[in-house]
Amino acid sequence: MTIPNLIPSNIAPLVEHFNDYLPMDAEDIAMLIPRFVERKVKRRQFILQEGDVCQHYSFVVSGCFKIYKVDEKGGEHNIQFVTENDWATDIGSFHAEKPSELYIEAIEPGHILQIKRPDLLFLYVNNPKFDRNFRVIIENKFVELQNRLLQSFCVNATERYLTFLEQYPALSQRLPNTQIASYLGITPEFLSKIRKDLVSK
Amino acid sequence: MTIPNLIPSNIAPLVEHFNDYLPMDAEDIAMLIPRFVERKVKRRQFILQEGDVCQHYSFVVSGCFKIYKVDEKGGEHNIQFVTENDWATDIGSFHAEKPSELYIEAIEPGHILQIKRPDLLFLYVNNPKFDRNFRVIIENKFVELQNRLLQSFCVNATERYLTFLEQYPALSQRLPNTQIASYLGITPEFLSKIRKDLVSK
DNA sequence: ATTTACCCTTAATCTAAGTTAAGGTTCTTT
DNA sequence: AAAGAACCTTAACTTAGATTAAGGGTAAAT
Repeated sequence: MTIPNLIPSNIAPLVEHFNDYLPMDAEDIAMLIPRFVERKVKRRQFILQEGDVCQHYSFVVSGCFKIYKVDEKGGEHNIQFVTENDWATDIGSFHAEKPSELYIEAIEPGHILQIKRPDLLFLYVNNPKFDRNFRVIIENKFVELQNRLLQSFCVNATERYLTFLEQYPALSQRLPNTQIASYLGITPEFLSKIRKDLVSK
Repeated sequence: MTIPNLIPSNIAPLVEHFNDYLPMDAEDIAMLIPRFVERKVKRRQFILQEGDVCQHYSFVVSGCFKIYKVDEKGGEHNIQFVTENDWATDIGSFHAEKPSELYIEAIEPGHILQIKRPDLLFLYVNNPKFDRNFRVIIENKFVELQNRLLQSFCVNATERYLTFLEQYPALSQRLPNTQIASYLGITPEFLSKIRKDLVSK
């Protein structure tokens, strides 16, 4: 661990995360520490609700969150799960400062670090490393999202489920099947059928 | 127009594009000019094929391109159309230098400006403005892609078509319905039915 | 000028996934 | 410890959209 021990322990995972992209020196770290706020989140607690402007980029230190949309008929559609060392936000709402169509909700109790828009803009303007880091972070998110779109277009529900198991083996243990079904774009009943058919080869 | 007239006219749209994000001075422009290569593209010509590593970020000066994936059964699925002043690339393949799963093909004859990976990395390392610009470009692309995913999850084919007409009125004139159907994730036959039903209220 | 290739539509049949309903099970909260 | 949620499964029925097939239209290449 290359991080000086003057860093509050609860910020360490975030500093390590940025370090994975571009080495952070003491000055960089000093710049980000006061701008992130720690927050504990209970199970089922929202960090974003439809109609609200998304005010934060939230870095997940622990816990598991779902980002989802509710359709006209009240059905929930998970677009992304966010766990340790990943970011939860509605980028569109955050940057355009427009009401979000999405919910971000804790599936498990957790622990996050949040930065507000003006503070993130401050980092962008005063330290180009943050432009770089977030460029790369968003490039990776873009690729993930594009693969998800390709899957949903090109393969059937059974193959989407198998890909999910392969890609996120830990999540498949951690989440109830109702949430996985919503992520795959199918009903829990149909997922149940797929699982049964898979077991009997 | 704030661009000095020493700029080759064929690069001007690109400089203007960057200017929309962050003002480019003479030095910035001098840095990018030698790194972009102009290329004419015929109808049906590929700028990326499945199995090849995506070597370029391609800025479209004129023309219309489709980015699509071919499924196991040979079906084509358009994931994005790219027209004037937009970028065509497979970000995942480009950055990981891995074979692409996608095709990028000209629907119309066109005219593009291409930059290779080492040249783009040079810009990133030597001028933080490019990290910023591409961060914002990719943020916008991410939002576009996320909206597409939400649409495909939450609404039926008729509403997806209406949204497409609203969002890209010019494209709906410019493209054959077969291409639009592929973008919407339906067959041309079903799009034809939707159009008929819409006309008869 | 005409063939070729692509494009649009209609309609009948087919299928993957949704819906509803019901019973049993396992977490969570009191 | 009990009650209440939430979760998982099975099964019968329904539906959105796919598939197939066929006819006619239009642009473009020889």
